[in-house]
Amino acid sequence: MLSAVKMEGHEHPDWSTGTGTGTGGGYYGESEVCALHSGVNMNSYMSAPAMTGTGHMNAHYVNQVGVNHSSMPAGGLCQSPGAVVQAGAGITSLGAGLPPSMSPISPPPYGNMPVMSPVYGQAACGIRSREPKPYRRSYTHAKPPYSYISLITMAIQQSGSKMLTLNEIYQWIMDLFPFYRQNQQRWQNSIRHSLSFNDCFIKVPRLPDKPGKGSFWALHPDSGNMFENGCYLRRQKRFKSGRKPDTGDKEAAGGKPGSSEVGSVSSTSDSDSPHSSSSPPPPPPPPPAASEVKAAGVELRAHQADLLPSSPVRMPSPHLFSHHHQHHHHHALLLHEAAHLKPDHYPHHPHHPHHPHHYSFNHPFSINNLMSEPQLHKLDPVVQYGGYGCPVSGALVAAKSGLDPAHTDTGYYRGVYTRPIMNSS
DNA sequence: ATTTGTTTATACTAGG
DNA sequence: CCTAGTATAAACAAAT
Repeated sequence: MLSAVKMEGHEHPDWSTGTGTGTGGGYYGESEVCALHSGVNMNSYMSAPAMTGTGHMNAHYVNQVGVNHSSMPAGGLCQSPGAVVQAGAGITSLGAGLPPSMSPISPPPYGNMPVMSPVYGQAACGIRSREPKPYRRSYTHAKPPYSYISLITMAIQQSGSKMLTLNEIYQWIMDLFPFYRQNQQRWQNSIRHSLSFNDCFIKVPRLPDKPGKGSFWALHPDSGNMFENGCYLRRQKRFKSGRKPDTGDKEAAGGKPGSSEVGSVSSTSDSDSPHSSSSPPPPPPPPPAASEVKAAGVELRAHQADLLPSSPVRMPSPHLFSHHHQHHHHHALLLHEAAHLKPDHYPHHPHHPHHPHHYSFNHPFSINNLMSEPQLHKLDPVVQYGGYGCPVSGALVAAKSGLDPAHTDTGYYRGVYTRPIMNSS
């Protein structure tokens, strides 16, 4: 049990692999320190029963994301302070399971903020508590229990526009998870790989107006709830566009050809794709494949404009609003459309044929929970967290109430683990 | 030159 | 054991 959390077991305990950017520095220890001073986040979810010796991520991870929000990406968090708070709150729908983790994350617009991670580097503390004190098990930088795919998905979903540039994805991750402030080259390469390799991510071209590097990345409309089942570490099935959605641009475009064959998972297509394939929805079909995407891209500009600036674009989570459109945003349509993803493919619980949202069950870590509503309004932050029996909640709450976006994070795992869901049986 | 994207290859883990 | 999903590394191409 428990192994759940770590999927990459092989990773070396120490990151310094040197590969890259060096960065090299110590890792864990430093962070801890930080945590210390921050004090707030000490919670951690404890879950790792078994924390593997190696303890990479499983351990309790406390994300102090915002730790130094002050210095943080100012842009993001600061800009919408309120947002931050709300985020947490937003989740209400689910019951709050909201893993604190994301709550804070609402920073939408990560534009390009300087990525400095002040605190981090400062390992100045020098204290490395190698010994976990009873109370403080803050492995601040413990690796979050989410797979890269999950992280990317979360990042995208939490953005107002539902699409982010590569760099924004990087930033989001780093802002939220201190762990990723290190060895950037390593994980960023993986992120890029994930984006390209997985059909669930589609590239949306940038408009001419907005120059910049790279395209925007969005979620394939039908990939939607890959993690709804609650498993962030590993999806049950990889989303395969199977090129159905659109004309298959993706592949055609040279995007990810090979991948398609991956497993020929029939699940998605045949059994699942409920609507996608068969339902000939309205005009803007979900499957925005490349071509669509492009179109979308075009439209995007609208969004882009909005988004970037952290405009009010607040769209509820995709699933949430899936059917009815919201009033605002005339712009982001395509994507949302895309968004109207439905959750069904993966898991075996095909019930809810039509109800898009809601998986039959919601897992605390379910992405839904995590980001149910990114930036909506509402702030009742504090509240709900305790849901899952997280010991931590108190802290969180406090934090949140205090408005520290930064600290709100608390640990992700509170006992819950990621993949259990299905295996449980 | 650096960043962004693709692709290939390898290793490891979870599950069947 | 085999398959699938993921993590990483690396070589390269393409775009800025």
